[in-house]
Amino acid sequence: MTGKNETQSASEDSPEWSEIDPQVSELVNDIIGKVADKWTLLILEALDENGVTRFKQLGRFVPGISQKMLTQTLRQMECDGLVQRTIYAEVPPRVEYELTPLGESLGEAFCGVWKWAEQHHAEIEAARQRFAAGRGRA
Amino acid sequence: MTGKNETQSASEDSPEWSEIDPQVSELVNDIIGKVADKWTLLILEALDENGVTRFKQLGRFVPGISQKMLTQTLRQMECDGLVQRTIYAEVPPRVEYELTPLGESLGEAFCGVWKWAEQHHAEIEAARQRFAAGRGRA
DNA sequence: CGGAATCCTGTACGATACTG
DNA sequence: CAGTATCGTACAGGATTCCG
Repeated sequence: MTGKNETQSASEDSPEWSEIDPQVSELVNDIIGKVADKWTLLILEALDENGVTRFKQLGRFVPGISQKMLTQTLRQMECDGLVQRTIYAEVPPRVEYELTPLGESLGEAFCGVWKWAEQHHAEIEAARQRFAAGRGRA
Repeated sequence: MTGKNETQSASEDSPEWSEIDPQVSELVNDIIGKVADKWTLLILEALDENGVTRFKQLGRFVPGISQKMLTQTLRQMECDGLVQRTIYAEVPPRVEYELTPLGESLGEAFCGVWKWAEQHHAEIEAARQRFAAGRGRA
């Protein structure tokens, strides 16, 4: 149980992170690790663009994903509160997925990285070719 | 590969990103995939905080990383132009790593995600427990 | 000290088949 | 249609060892 109240330091909006709790760091890192997953990001984007989407259609929006990973990732995201899963007890069965506010906020947060990638991908490619050309380049 | 031209739906839901090349998307996604790696992020952060750092010391800054992954990740980052590697031909050999401007900009871009994780980790944990408690829970 | 090479294990992921 | 279960493979990544 999480009986422990985290010492929420009153949300001190310190611009510099002079003191970083190692525990929080680990937790944050864990979150990043899961959230930064390739499929998670793609699903997040697909869901963000298309809103409420059914399982199979979602699979179509994410090219190359297997049904296993789709289910698995979706599960994880649901577990973390990023998506909401709605089951309609009808036949044929229909299940719809949509982003929670938390999921949407994550999408926005990642927007910065996305933009960065778009802005700098040329530089990265250039760097790669420079690297491949010969790192011994004096 | 995957050179299929997907039906580009002319959705102008994003005024800023009216035109998104699927190829660019793939590339960006590839970049995200590499950049969002657990070790990459940790090294990025360590380097961002400590500036110029030597190989072994860098390993100390990243708890739990093996020498293999340190080298490997560092290589990748150097290849992508995120870090600069400086070798001093002296004995004992000394190699220093530091972020390139590109690497620093990435750090800033990821700052948003980092902040998101710090702000919402409590919600995530709550969601997890809610999920674990029983998803059948009405 | 920095790092490359080797070995070995856990597991992430895809393909397939089956259920409700 | 949505999802689970099983199996097989490919690869990530840790421990160890050797070289500059």
